[in-house]
Amino acid sequence: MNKKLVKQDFFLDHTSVVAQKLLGCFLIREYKGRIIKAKITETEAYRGVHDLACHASKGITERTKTMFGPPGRLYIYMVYGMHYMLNIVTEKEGYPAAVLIRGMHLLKPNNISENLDGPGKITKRIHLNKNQNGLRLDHDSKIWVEAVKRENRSGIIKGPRIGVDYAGHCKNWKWNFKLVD
DNA sequence: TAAATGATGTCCT
DNA sequence: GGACATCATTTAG
Repeated sequence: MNKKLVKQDFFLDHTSVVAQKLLGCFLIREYKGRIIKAKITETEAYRGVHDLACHASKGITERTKTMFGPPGRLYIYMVYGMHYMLNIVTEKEGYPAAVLIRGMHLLKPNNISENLDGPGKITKRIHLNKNQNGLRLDHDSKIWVEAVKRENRSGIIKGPRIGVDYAGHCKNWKWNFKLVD
C-alpha cells in the first residue's frame, strides 16, 4: 500500500487552501484492473451557503447533500445534460464545500502526458459517473489521492472561477487555481 | 406536471 | 468571438 495516500484531515483546511494543496498531487484511479495515474493541474473552490456559485447556496437538496457530508468523499453530478463533474468534499461534516478538479495531466506508459483540460473530459477519461457519488477516497473505492509535498504556494496562478457568471459578486472571487508549468 | 437552467465540449466563423 | 447539443435537478404552479 502506498504511504502517500492522503487521509481525511487533508481536506479539513479552508477549501481554497485544500484546492491549492491538491495542485501537483496525484489522482489514482483503478479501473478494470488497470491503474490510471494523473497529476492535478487545475482546481476550483466552492464553499458554503454564501457562495452563490456553490450548489449548497440553495440549501441542502438531494443532489447537494453529499457536500454537507464528511470530507474526503467524491461529489459527482451532471451538468448540461452530458458532463459529469468531479469534486472532493472538504471541511468539517455539516459545512458544505468542495474542490472541483478541472484539469489533470495523465501519466502514460510512454512518458508522454495526456492533457485533460476540462472537468468533463476528466470524468469521461477515468470512467467516473454518478454511481461513484459519495465514495470515500480510498484504495477500496478504486480512486484515491497521493499527496505531493509543496514547499510553498509559488507557481500557482489564481483567477476567477469558470462558468459562474450568474453568481453575482461571488463570480469575481479568485478561487480558480492553476499550476504553472 | 412543466419550464428553466447550467462547475461543458466541440464545432463553426 | 458564438451556436448548440442535451438532461438531471430545481423550482414554480
